[in-house]
This record gives sequence, C-alpha cells and structure tokens, in this order.
Amino acid sequence: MPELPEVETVKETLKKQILGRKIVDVSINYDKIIEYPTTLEFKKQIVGKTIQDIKRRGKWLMFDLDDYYLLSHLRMEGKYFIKKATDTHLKHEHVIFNLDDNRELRYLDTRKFGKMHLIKKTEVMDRKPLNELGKEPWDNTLTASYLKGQYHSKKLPIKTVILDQSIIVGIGNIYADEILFLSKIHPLTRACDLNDNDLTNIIKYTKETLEKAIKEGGTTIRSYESSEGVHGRFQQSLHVHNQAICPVCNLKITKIRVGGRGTYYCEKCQKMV
DNA sequence: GTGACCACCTGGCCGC
DNA sequence: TGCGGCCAGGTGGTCA
Repeated sequence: MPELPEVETVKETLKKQILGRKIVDVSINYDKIIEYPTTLEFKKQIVGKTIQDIKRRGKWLMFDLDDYYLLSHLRMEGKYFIKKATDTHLKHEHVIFNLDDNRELRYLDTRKFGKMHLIKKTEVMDRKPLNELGKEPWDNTLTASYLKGQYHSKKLPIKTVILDQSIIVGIGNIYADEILFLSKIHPLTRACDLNDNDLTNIIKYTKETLEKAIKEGGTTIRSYESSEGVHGRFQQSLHVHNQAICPVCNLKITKIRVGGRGTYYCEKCQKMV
C-alpha cells in the first residue's frame, strides 16, 4: 500500500515523463474517485491545463496545473501509468488524462479507495485535505517537545497515534511497525507515557526509515508498484512487518491487532513502558 | 475533545 | 473445482 516513500517514488517517476504536457481531455469511469469538486466541474476545469510540476505533501501527490492543484491520494492500491492512447485499457482504470502528445496518464485503483481534489492554488492551503496535515518527517520543527505536546493527552496506543496524519504525515502501517521496532517501543504503549528519549527515537527512526525506503523505491508488500511498474526493494529491509523471526534476538515475531491494524513486534526487543 | 467502530472496495487466500 | 468467508488497510464519518 502506498505510504510516503511510495508516493515519493511515483512523484519522481511521473516528473521524468509528463512535465510540461497539456491535458487535452479527461475520462472519469468511477465518479467517487473525484472528491472535489463535482465530476462535471472537475472535467471542465482540468482540460487545457499544463502539468507544470509535481509535488508531494504527506501521502498526497500534488499536480501543479497552472492556477490549480490536482491532489491525488493513492490510498490502498492506487497507481499511475503512462500509456500510449492506443494501448489496451485495463480493468480498474478509473481516471484517464489524455495528454497533448498522444499519451495518457491513467489512474488505476483496484479497490477504488483513492481520492482526487482539484483546488485553486489560492485556496489549497486553507482547505481540506492539506490544511489538516501535520509535519513532514524532515521538518526542522518536528521535535521531541512538539511530539510531547501532541501526545500528552493521547491515551491510545502509540501504534495508533503514530498513524495520525495530523501529527506526522507519511507514516503508514508498515513503517509504523518498523519505526517502533527500531525505537524499541512496544506498540501498545500509551502515547502519553512515552519519555523524551522515546520521542527522540521516534523522530530519528521515522526519518531514517523513510529515507532508506525512498532510496530503495518504496515497499512492495502485496499490490504496490510505481508508475513504471517497478517494484520497491524496501521489503527486503523490513525488520518486523510481515516477518517471522526477529533479526536482533531471533525470537518469533508476534502479530496482534492494534486499532484494527495488523501489528508486528518483538516481545523481547520492544518492552512496554 | 477523545476513542471506538464502521463503511468504503476488490482480490487473494484458506477451509470445506 | 467451486464456493463462502475472512483479511488486507488509509481515511472520514458517526456515535457514545
């Protein structure tokens, strides 16, 4: 499932291929992908726009389209492909952007969870979804004292809280397990019980884990691949998520459910506070 | 404000 | 082989 490193990989891949291209038409085969505005308005506004740049904010892709941003969240299984207009259409291609060079940017999403917003640049930072996002992992203001302030009232397990995108963006289920393993924190520890050292470690290993994952093209657990069909290599670096044996102590990895999410941890290496 | 739960979706996997 | 049921999980909405 795409998390921050996967979105970063998709962004960089797309930038190499479609910057400067104009959108001459768009086909929407599944209306519910378009969260805002209406499908009709979306089509009306996006046709004729040029892809000036592609950015990322958390897990959102931001297509810079002249005076608008197209925000795209891949959710569980969203993927982008660049195809020739004559190429066969695949099942689950829900949004197809026709470009001015006879190619198409196709959004494919098996489970239809992905969302798109088309928002004026002048409004994009003041409205959902971007105005609800927390700090990027590499933000200098992401400090232990910031996390302390955010976590002090959170009695939920850290595994649940670390996934909260309004505090730190970009961490999904896979990387949450990895970050907590490296930080030696039990996933059921209440967020409010973490000390300064724990918070410092969370920040440190969030950066390290995501940086390494970006370098390796993301993680392919089940269904994620980049727009060029390239599978990420980071799954080879996973310590606990979906693993059987702890790489540190060789004990069996435990799997539990925390907040409804499959959670992997080592009972020996990750102690409750 | 907080926390628990559910819906959205489809395909893979497992047991029968 | 075919069928039914469970599971995967990011996010938003609802309710207590």
